[in-house]
Amino acid sequence: MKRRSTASKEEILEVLAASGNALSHEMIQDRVSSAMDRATIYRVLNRFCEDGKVHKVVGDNGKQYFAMCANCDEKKQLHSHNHIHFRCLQCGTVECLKQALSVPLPEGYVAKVHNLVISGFCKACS
Amino acid sequence: MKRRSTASKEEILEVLAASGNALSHEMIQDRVSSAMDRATIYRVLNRFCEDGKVHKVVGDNGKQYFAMCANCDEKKQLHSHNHIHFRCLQCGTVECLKQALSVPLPEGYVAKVHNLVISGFCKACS
DNA sequence: ATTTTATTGCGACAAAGTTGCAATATTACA
DNA sequence: TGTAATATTGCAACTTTGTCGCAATAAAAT
Repeated sequence: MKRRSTASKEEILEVLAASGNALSHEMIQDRVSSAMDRATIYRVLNRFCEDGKVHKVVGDNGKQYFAMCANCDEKKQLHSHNHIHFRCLQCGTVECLKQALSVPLPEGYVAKVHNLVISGFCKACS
Repeated sequence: MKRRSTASKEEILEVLAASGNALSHEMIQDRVSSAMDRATIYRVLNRFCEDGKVHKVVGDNGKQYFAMCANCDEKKQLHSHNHIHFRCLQCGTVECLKQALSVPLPEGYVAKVHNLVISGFCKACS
């Protein structure tokens, strides 16, 4: 499946780049100029994930957030980005923290996806 | 609101204790003898969380898991249990790993909830 | 210009979790 | 022991999040 360049794709990518944070589907929809279908946004984002352009985190609120963070090695965004995320309970912002985390798993365990989220109050809201 | 002791409550608690792992609503429903309503299970579990008897983790699949783990200081189960969880992509088991994790947050950040989940293949499935 | 096929929008759908309300059961108290 | 107060349950309805099928559209290749 070759990828095609479309307006939707580029706009979503711009929004993610401009934000610098991890954004939910809803946040993206709000920041996009044109009306864009929910399904389309999810499909674009999932394609980005497959291509390693973006990574996904699931918050303790059960929602998916997508980020194109500078800290990530581009080729590692897909699965093994093991840095910590912070979600502010007040303003809703989800940011990628600089610190990575290497967890020594017990013998015989194989890690595929890291989903590390700490929720609380960010600098601006605390 | 005083709590009352009911059959549902006790049975759910037994299931959690017997398992030792973090269980989803569905897993609990399967292991409970009597037919129990979904809403009831969630309400019981949420009450346990409030009372600090149980803690909750949200997986990268967006589902909630509830655990009564031995490693936890009982009074800390509510919010600050900061240990890591492992979810097996094959068998679906979610376990509380022994290791806790103290993350030094940036200046001005306040942590309230730790939701740390690593997914992959457990010892039995890898 | 035409064909191929990736992408979009719409609608429908599934799953997870929550809530309101009436019925039930537990606890307290007379 | 009987009765009142109220916590808990079941049912149904509902919300939210995310996915999927299908027809229409648009990008790329020829």
